[in-house]
Amino acid sequence: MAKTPAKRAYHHGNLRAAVLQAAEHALENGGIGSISLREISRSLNVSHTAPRRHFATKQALLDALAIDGYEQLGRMLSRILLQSDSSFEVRLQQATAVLVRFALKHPALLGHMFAAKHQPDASAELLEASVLALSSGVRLFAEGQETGDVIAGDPEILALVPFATVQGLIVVSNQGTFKGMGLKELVEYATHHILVGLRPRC
Amino acid sequence: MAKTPAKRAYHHGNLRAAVLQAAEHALENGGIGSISLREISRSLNVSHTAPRRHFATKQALLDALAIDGYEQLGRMLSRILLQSDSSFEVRLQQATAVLVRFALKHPALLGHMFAAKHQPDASAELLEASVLALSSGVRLFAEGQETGDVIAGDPEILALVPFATVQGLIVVSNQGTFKGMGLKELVEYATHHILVGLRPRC
DNA sequence: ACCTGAACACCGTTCAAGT
DNA sequence: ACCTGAACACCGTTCAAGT
Repeated sequence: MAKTPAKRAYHHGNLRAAVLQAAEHALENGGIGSISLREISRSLNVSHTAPRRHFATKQALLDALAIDGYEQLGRMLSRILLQSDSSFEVRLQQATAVLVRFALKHPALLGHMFAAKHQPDASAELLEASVLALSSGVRLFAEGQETGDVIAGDPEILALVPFATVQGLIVVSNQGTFKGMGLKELVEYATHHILVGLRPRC
Repeated sequence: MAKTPAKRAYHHGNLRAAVLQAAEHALENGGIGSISLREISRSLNVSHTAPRRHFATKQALLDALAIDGYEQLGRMLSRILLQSDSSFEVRLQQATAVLVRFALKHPALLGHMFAAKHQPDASAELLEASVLALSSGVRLFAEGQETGDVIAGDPEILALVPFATVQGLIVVSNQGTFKGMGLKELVEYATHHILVGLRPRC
């Protein structure tokens, strides 16, 4: 017995992760206003100043939450895009499907991720995380240009068009539906029409 | 002299409008977390419970702020779209230009407008305001179908595609720029490629 | 190093009371 | 009707102190 490593803290093996998880739970259930350091500390049976060691301020916790989200999304996107050897269209649809799945699972977190990036005083770490998350999507478009599926132009900007549309549809749709269409159908519909616009003209 | 109408309140001609204006100022400068009923009241030389007559709760103030934004945006859109007798393309570009101008002028308010609509317990009044704001855009697409500029389909869904893209570009771009391109150029670029996709095929 | 508890200034909301 | 001031429970942040 006596396996407890000395590295582990007093109450938790990883207070940082526990706080982040509790914060996301609060974010998804009651909005960003319902995130309270004191309430999270209470739910973890820890003094209300304990999280201070990991997050110097509440803003630092909110930033870490957004960065965590970008890293999660980026991992999912690159896993799909780098492993698959399917056609450009199929891979683009797989990528948008990943985005949609993430949006349906963590709607409030996704909203917070973008809002956080828009703060005038957003940290460099946060901006870097957001760019990295979409880097595999940019690579997809660069490859699409080589295979003749995408018109010429800066792939970073071209990739922005369908990504922005998906993000916009998520934002515009109400709770994942609009006029009876599910978000998945909406995105497929929009992606199809945009694809036609990005394909070299006949 | 003695012009002061009896209708006017004790301190303000219109406390409601003054509170809304102060709230938007706080929203744009310090984020949604910086909106404080007590601080707003202080800045208006009014007791901290005075706004309660106009906004029963802080959430009511936040909702009113979003509704106000939708009404403002809707007025600007319909003014452009109903008066102009230009071609479909020109009117679509005018409409997106209005959106971009609004986004650059009130970035935090626009973000709040969409976030508010996404709350699980969003009020019916708020949802109604958001639909009404975009109704003239839907009409534009219906007319575009009559003139052969837009493919067949539900105009309400078709109109969503460019609107969502513009909204997404606003969200995705950092402080109105991306890789040196201004938001206006980005939107024109994306609108052009989407337009090609929404035009009946050759 | 990591955590605690008291203290400080602030907040939203409620309520009895004033004009 | 519209506004006030005191009271309540809560919050984020700071700080000296414990192990």
